[in-house]
Amino acid sequence: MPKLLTSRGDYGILLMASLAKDPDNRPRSLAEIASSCRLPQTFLEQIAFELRKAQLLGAQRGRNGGYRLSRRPEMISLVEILEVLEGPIRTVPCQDSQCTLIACPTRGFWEVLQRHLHKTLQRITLADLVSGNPHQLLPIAP
Amino acid sequence: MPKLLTSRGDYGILLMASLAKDPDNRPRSLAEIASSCRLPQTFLEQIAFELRKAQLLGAQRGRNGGYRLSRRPEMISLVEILEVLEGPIRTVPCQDSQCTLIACPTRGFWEVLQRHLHKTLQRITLADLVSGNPHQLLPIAP
DNA sequence: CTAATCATTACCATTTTAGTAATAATTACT
DNA sequence: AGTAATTATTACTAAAATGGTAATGATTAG
Repeated sequence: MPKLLTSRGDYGILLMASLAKDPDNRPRSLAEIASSCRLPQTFLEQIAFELRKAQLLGAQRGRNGGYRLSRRPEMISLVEILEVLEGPIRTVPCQDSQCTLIACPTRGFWEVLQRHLHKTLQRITLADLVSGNPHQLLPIAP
Repeated sequence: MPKLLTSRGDYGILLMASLAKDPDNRPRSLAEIASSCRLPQTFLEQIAFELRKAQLLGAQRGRNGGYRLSRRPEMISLVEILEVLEGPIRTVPCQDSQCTLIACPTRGFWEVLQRHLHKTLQRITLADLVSGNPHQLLPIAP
């Protein structure tokens, strides 16, 4: 089965969560983060660039520059990060309700699942992630 | 965002649901199904072949042959079909719990989401699909 | 015997993914 | 002023996944 999360989103969340850990929200360089999270730096640069264009990150160039969060971690949801890096949340290949693709009897099912997924990812914020107990926010209790 | 469902799974579900509609469960040829569902026949042949190898379908070769369900529709869940055609249900790129990939603070979240998805897809059967009211089985009421 | 049907493998074009590389622009520090 | 650190931006690429097609073989009903 195709996966929901690719490395772009994965790395992006790691980057954002890493920044969210600093309560002072001072700019941190990608070199440092890439090294500490063991991520490929040039790839991370592309990701950070997109997150900044989407105004989830602010950047400071030059010496002692870096990236920082544009908002407080409580105000940044997972769905925002993922939609920037991976496009719209979707379970099915095609959104067009006219499209003959997507097994007709299950279309409604996939659509509701998609909305459910979107809501869940919207509810979880960076603050939840760094707080260390994201389990309380899961879609259904284990 | 990458999608959960690709055309293989999509077509496979259509094929199975189409077969499930016949209460007598007589063999039906792929030529007929591909034509009525407007699917590419040779591609559907590959899909049916895999479903037969997985013993979800039985085949009868030669004139008047075709495929039929191996079990009653109530006994075939969506997750079985999808796992045959798209591999294991997963939300993340890597299952290895040692892997440094997968944003660490969200790992638990993705894993629970994955189990939830698996359970949901397990609960829904072909019989539910052809009954025409699959909405009652959705993960969360709309 | 022959047409219909599944069985099996090989192949292929396009898209997506996961990066690398190169270069430019900006800024802090000396 | 010079230079090293840092983001900005675009171009490129190798590998894998996706969505098929093509070719050929095996089986069976009529």
